[in-house]
Amino acid sequence: MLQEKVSAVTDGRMSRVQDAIQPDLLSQEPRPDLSTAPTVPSASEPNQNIENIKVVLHERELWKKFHEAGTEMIITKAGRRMFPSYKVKLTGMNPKTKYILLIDVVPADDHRYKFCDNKWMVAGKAEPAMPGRLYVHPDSPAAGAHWMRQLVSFQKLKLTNNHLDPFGHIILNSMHKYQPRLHIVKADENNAFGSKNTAYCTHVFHETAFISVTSYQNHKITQLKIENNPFAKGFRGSEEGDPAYFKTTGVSDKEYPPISKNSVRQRLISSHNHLAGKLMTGHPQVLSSYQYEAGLPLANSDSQDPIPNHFPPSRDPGLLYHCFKHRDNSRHLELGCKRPFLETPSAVSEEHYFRSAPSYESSLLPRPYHNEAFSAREACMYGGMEAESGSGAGDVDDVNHSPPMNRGMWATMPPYPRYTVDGVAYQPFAAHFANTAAVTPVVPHPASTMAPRPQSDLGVFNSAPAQRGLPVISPPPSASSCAPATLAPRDRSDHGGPVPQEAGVAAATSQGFLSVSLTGCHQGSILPVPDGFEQHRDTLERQLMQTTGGTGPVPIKVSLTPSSHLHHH
DNA sequence: TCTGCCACATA
DNA sequence: CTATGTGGCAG
Repeated sequence: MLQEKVSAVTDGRMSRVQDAIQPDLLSQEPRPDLSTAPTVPSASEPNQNIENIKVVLHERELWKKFHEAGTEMIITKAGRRMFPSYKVKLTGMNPKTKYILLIDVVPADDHRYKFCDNKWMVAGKAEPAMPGRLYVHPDSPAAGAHWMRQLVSFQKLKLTNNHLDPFGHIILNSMHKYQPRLHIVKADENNAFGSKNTAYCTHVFHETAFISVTSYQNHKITQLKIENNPFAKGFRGSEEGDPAYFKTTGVSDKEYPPISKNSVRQRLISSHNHLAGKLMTGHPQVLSSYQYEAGLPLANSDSQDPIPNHFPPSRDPGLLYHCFKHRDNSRHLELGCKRPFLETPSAVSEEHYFRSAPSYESSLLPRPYHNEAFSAREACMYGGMEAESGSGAGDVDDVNHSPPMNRGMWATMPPYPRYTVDGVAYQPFAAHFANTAAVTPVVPHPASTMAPRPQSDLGVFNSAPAQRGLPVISPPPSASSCAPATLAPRDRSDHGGPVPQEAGVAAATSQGFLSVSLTGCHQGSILPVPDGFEQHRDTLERQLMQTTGGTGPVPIKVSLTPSSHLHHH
């Protein structure tokens, strides 16, 4: 039953300030040094608990530039990658322990936005949260040594606005603000799920928050993308600094107004990141498993700069770290793995894919979408076999650790409340391929599935005042917090599910836990986690069974390299 | 608002 | 070469 929890974890560990900001962020070339060893002598250190893992956001400077302007990420029906890409450098892991790394993208608040007058404004209440999906890094599970060896890239993660997306991409609503989160789940064989020490940590970099759009709203963001994303080179002006005219493709050949020039310039100017590093205010705290912290509004001072959009530099972005140790309560399913993939009628998938704005309810139902028709390409998504290459960038990665907290995100926006995400359930998504890990939600709290404000029960971790009265606990300033895995009191108390078997992992999400059972290995993919697990449990189990297919452990990943991006070719 | 197509880019 | 990631623009 329970064991101790890691409670309090948060000490300052990640709270250090980091500020070293280099003026030139643009520099992006890959460099070799990424793989440098972790700081110090820690090698010998006994503390290799999950809560001691340090996560540094790669290209934080670039993220900050976007953040200051109000990051926007395009979402399309087919799925669009994020830019900047989410890449991190890890240290402090036990080299021999296996971990699963995954990302989820949760609502940052419960507003709907509109871009008016060159600014983002709140335009109503958010749509019900979409069922959440998880993107599991293709190399998962892998030993700590593997993850620490080089940058870990999540660049293949794709965002979609298709509520019925059959590919396993992360589904989002347009014009809403989101916060990506990284979860590190211990997957050692010895920590099988039901065993006692399964633990996970959640890290949140505020500067990675963004507003989803179907087409860019803020011109400044467009320019930043063009200037920094290698795939958008075709839109860059011919020369560097000068004529910032952009090529136009296709049909009309027009040139762009000088405005772009200004933007560019400004961008350069923005070097004013001030670091004031300071703040570390926060100590991470422990939360119940459901809490989540979202970004807050910063002071809004609005800036008045030549460019309207310019946002006051936010303070440092913080990193939120959340960790749990979890023990038995989780339930877990066994997978029987046998088939390589599910056989859902393809028709279903197509239907989903093509249908337009579906209600997402259907997605709540655990239903395997897979159809064999998926091409290898999709397979890769799940399978994650491809190596990722680094796109962009590159600069060296940041070296420092823990970011201080920050809360401000887009100043121009109205304050955000810290929104609890609990209501969002993870959408069960059957992976098409067996090799993916199966995720089982483990404790789900009866969260409402979509509830806009579900927080009812959980405490929220937030930092800012909650707007709506969300229960908030304190907001940790930055970075990280850990929580005991044990579930919060209210969590589901009863779950006791089956026990795990192989490597089980639990990841916490806003809603609750996810238990990931990996049989063998799985490759990157997006896994759904259901929300009211209890309610859907049977279905999920079935789904998982199918998903993992049966035959046992899946072959190990084919290509690994999470970091292929590191190497420069 | 969103989608499909385009030229141009990476890999 | 192929496959695929970009933003612009027309619709």
